[in-house]
Amino acid sequence: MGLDYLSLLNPSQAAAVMQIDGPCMIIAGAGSGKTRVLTYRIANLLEKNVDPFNILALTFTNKAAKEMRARIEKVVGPEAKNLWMGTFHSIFARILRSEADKIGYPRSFTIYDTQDSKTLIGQIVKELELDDKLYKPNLVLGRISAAKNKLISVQQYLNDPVIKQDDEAALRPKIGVLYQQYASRCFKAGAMDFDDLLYQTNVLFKDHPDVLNKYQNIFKYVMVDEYQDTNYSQYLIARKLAAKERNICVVGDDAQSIYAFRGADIQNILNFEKDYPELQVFKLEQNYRSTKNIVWAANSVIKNNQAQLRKDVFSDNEDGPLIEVLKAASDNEEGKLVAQSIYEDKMNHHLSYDDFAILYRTNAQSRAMEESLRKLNIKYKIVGGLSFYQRKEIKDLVAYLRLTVNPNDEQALRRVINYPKRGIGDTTLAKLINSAEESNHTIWEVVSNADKFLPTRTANPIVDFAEKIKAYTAVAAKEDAFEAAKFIAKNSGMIEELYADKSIEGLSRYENIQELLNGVKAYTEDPEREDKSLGAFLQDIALVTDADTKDAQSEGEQVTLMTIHSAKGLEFRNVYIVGMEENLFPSQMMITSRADLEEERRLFYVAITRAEKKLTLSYATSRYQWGNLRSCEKSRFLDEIDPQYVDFKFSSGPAGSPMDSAFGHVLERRSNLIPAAPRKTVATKYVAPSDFQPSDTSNLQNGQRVEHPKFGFGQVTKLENQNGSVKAIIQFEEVGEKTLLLSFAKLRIV
DNA sequence: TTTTGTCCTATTTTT
DNA sequence: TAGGACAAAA
Repeated sequence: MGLDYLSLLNPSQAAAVMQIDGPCMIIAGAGSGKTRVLTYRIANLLEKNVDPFNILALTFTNKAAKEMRARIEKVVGPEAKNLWMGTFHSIFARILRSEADKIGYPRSFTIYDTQDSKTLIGQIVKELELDDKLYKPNLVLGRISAAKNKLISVQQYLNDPVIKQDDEAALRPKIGVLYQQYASRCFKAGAMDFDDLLYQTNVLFKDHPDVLNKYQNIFKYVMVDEYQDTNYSQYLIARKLAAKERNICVVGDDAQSIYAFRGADIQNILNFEKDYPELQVFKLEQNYRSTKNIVWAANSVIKNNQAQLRKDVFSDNEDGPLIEVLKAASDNEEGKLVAQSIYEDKMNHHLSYDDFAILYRTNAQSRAMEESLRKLNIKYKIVGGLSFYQRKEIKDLVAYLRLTVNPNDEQALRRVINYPKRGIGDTTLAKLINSAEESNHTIWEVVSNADKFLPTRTANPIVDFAEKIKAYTAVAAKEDAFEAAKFIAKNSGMIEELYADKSIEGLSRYENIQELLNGVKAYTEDPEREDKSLGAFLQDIALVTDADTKDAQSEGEQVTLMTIHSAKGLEFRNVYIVGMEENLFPSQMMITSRADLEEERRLFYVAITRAEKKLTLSYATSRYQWGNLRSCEKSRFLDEIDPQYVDFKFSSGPAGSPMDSAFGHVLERRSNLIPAAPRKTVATKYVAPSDFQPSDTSNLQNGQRVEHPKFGFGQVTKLENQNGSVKAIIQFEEVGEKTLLLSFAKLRIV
């Protein structure tokens, strides 16, 4: 053994690694080997005979956790598996699961994703007959989330005069009531949203000192990565856990705090010293990642911020090329220039497409980039966007699984109670909800006893549905997650339904379901997994995001496209930051206050420092925004970079070079070459003859030719008898295939 | 009850 | 532009 790895560290890194007892803060500049320090620090603890079960390391993303665990494993071996390592959300979800009964939640509580939360809020707004223009789910959820992150309870929210004033000033006095309703509905459904995972952990620790004590004894060493991004709720959890041993080590960079909008409080890092006067501080200032030019440029940008800890990031690497700025006439041109530049750079320097990343402020910007990359046959992958678990069919099946584990899960119930179709429409559902509220039962209680609340005719399908779910629950109690999921997918009729759809999308939906089942299988087959139940699986996937899943399926070399936020913690040889325009970056919504603008600037700083060798910035002078062309100004951030590090060769220098107009002209010419979008051809519309008389279709036969007053002539390809009503699938000559209900459709047999 | 078509609005970032 | 919400037709 021995500390041979000390030779791999610079003096300040080594000092941070050797520190063991007592509070410690590591201010780690971008690219300063933060992960390396954390890795060796934990390795060092293990070497000093600290039990891995006593170490808690909290990270911001699952990916970071996974990576760090892998790196530690390389140094210390399989013992690394026993570390408590994960995101705040996943670690405390796990703890809440085992302590759920103490705070009145079921052990298999559901984790509502953001969509569930928004839908629920929308429903409540409707039920309370509030103005849905005023009480937009996004906004309301934002308020509630902010409150929870500051540990403001419903009661406190309702009683706080300042909050009341704020909401009234915003003409939204009912937010408190919505918070109350929302919280109570979640609780009744046995559901927690993302914020609850932290909020309820705080509740648990506050109301149950014995539980807190237990975890204080387990987590003798607490480490928090990306500390600048923690919110008050997380801060308090960390502080409470470390209160006994005071062995807390936080790592962060105030210059990279980019999640204030989500409640992250930069004060947590700035005030850490007040909580722990005996604190030891280590500063990691040498950047190993980037060239001098990139580091200097980044420093010159961040200098414009007022609120920050003093720190001088420097690089001993080569100077490297200057930062290049591309100017384009439109967003499409911008895409073209970037794609060309990538192609040329790859060829000239024998690089792999994996070396390139395109970063943007908003997801919407990816479209133009994608198109251009496709035209040059450049493979790419998008990180973020719609994740696997957000796809319709996946959510449907997951809803069944959720309902199986927790029948009170209201959002899951609403999702699948009529999917596949079983004749339970909105009206019936509304009645169910009504009955539930009037009789003070949960919706599930009403559903499973539907015959007591509704006339038998409408109750029948509901009772059947409830029986199904009960059967699933029984299966899930006996079998592991895979067996249960397989059974449910088949028995619910989902597999059949999707298999019957032979369209391309239908096929991919079917495959997605298979993929999910494969995922469940992999989960249950993991030999190190202790809890293989469906409930455990569901709580696991609720916290998995796209950034975590996509990586595994990346095949071959490809350019990475993502938002700057998701790029945090990553690095690429060549980085393109696109859309450097006012109102886009910095975002329009962030330029009204100094604090917001500084956060945008930190975001820019993060983007710049992702680059190792070469950084290219681009902007367009016009851009399509919700359908129409807008002209844009270049971003103020471009002017904040010290010009000595920038090469404006494709653009006007500060003084305005002749290149500018020439280049602009060329682009304009090129744009003119793009043909105007073809006008939509108006289909020759069929007009029914004035003497149209529908025939009696009760004896309609397969293959018969019919006329429809709107769709024209067609041929019957299929007849389906579905509990009394006959559906006809007719191939029309002009409008294609239609499914018509014979009792409604006016058809003439010809 | 279900399907289709039209209108309307959203575009900041994510565990 | 695109997807979602809602009204109207089937």
